[in-house]
Amino acid sequence: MAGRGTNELAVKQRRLTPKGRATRDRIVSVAAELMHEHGVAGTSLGDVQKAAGVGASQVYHYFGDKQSLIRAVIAYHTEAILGTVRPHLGRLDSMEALRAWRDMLVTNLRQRNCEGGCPLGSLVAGLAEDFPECRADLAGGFDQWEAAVRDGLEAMYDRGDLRRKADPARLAVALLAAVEGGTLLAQLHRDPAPLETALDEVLDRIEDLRPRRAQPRL
Amino acid sequence: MAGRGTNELAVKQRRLTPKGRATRDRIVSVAAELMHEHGVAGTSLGDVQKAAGVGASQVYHYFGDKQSLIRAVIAYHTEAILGTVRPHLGRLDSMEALRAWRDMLVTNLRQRNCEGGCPLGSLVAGLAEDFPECRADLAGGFDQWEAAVRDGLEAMYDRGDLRRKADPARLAVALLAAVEGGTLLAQLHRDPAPLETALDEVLDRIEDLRPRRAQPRL
DNA sequence: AATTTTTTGTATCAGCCGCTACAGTCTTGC
DNA sequence: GCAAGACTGTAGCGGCTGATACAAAAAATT
Repeated sequence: MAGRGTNELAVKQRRLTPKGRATRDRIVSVAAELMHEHGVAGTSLGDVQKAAGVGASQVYHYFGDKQSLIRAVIAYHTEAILGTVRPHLGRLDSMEALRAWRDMLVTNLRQRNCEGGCPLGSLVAGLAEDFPECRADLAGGFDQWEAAVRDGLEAMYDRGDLRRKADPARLAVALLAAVEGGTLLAQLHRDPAPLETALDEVLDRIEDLRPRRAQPRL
Repeated sequence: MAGRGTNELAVKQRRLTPKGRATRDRIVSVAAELMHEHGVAGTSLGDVQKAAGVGASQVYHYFGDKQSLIRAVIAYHTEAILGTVRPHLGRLDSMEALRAWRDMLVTNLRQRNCEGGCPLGSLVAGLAEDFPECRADLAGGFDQWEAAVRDGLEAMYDRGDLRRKADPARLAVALLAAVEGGTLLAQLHRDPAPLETALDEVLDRIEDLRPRRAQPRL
């Protein structure tokens, strides 16, 4: 075990200077945007190089190959989404917060003219079958996303805002599926309406799962 | 207008011999399978040629370019899905039929080890932004799918199986989104459970929208 | 100031891709 | 049977892609 000193993760820099980190970050964010707009397969490293204003050697200096860059992009988008699902104040632990979250998702999509779809979801089809490691990364990102949504629903459940028969874990999966499916249909039709409808129907179901009478004050 | 007689749809054959049609169909079905498994970008025309046992010239004889082949593949998958949504007997106009439809979707996905996702949905991300005509084709396919589902729900509504406040059109969109989102999550996790959950939650909502008392016999 | 390391630019390669040209074979219609 | 046209095989082209080699510039470490 102590012998293989030379091959420890080829591309791992011992240290990055501030300038180096800035360049690396710029490559990732530019690649993330391009891949969101044109898909992974539709984004060549040459495109990334031009858009980021770097040479070919930079990309291979900071990332060993295209797959490593893709994984960095997945991490970038995952971080962006998680930073979005936990808004500044609290979590998704009330109907108001859930409705506000819905509005934000719809607004975001509309601002993009429904192009690109979900930054994470639109990468799934192109990567899942031929890049197992990327699929695992994406699955991990969605797991965190789902957990964040589930936490809010469980908080509502524990607080008595949902009936006993409600299952926060299942509702979280249904919500996430509505986001992805609704976004896909919205991207197709260039119209946010399907996303609104899909989310509202699940949210209405959650609302119907509130206790029949307002829960008594403690 | 009468002068341009030569360029009328370059690849349109005056007639296809039985052999020619067989070859053409083989190319489409092979391409459909490959693109479902590896995505559009991950399927080269060379792959299609090898798998179908044809030369390069055949593909360009029956389809002018790759985009035309892709559009034929979209039509192929659309047909397959529509043939699935209207099962032999009736339509999706009862809870039993809806639950059976759900089971079929889950079974289909499981038989494929959750690989490839939805034959139509998995093409969206890779084509929507860079191939407008393909996006339109996909949108058309989804419209027909949605209409088939909506027809069933409207039949239930008209029959009095759903309360007045229920909206079949919105429920159809929510169902389709659950199919697509659930399939995407299932593909990611290599587990049909998310599809089951997403569909069941929407179906439970539909079931909750039945009249409070069983509707009176006519 | 010297030296090591990080960062960047340029030039280039081998391979695959979509696509075409062209010649040959088989089938159809008369 | 015999032209016309539908079908098929091979060979190859230009362009792009991911990836590499190599050396110079910039920065950090000593």
